[in-house]
Amino acid sequence: MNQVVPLYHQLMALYGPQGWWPLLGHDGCNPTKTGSHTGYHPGRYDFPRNRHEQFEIILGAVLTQNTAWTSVERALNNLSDLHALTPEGLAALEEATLKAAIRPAGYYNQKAGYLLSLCKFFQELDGAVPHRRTLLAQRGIGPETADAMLLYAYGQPEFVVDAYTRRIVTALGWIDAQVSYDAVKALFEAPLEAAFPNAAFRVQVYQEYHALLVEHAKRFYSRKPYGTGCPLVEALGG
DNA sequence: AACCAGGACGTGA
DNA sequence: TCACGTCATGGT
Repeated sequence: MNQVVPLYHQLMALYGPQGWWPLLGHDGCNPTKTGSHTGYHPGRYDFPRNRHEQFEIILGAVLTQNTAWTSVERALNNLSDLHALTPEGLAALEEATLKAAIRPAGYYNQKAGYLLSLCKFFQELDGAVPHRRTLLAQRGIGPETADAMLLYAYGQPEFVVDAYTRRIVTALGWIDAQVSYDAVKALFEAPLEAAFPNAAFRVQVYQEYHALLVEHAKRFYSRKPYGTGCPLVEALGG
């Protein structure tokens, strides 16, 4: 038994519920969350509430790859102005228009192609929950993006591992830096499955846990040397 | 002026 | 399998 569950409770005590995945401003969200943007909905787990919000999460998951969320919000707002937050609307855009809209999110040549192919993919799903392997077969969807889509757009119990997660557990001495994505994921999922056998509740825990790790990492793991001032290294470090 | 941001992909060994 | 270069804008 490792310290995965205690770390979750520590982070929750520090920061409280985060309310991921953020969506563009709409009723029911809380734009007042400290240090973040609009579209958070802390303490609520009924998102996405429709296919439109589901697709917005899928778009954001690709746009945020190695990109700050502030930049992603600009891109999403541009797409919203173009009525392109639906598969039909996005696919109808001229290529140059699409690239210009998502340009603030970086890698716009690559991501434009990814988003267009995702429109067709999402339409063919027709509301079905995709398998993880199916997502991984799509261009532009790697392990983290697949898990983010499954966890936040489809409510599936898939733990999301990102660069922040790696930095934190590395600083805590739980792994060394070269451990594979799937191994880090399993490190979290094994104890969480045991502690939270109810899958629906575990989804909420996974959603909060990843968001809490990001919130914590933004404070203590964004600049080298990573972990400077982190209160958890003393408390939980190996 | 570097470094970082809620990574993924193509390549070569 | 895996380390490495590439993709790109925007903030610190």
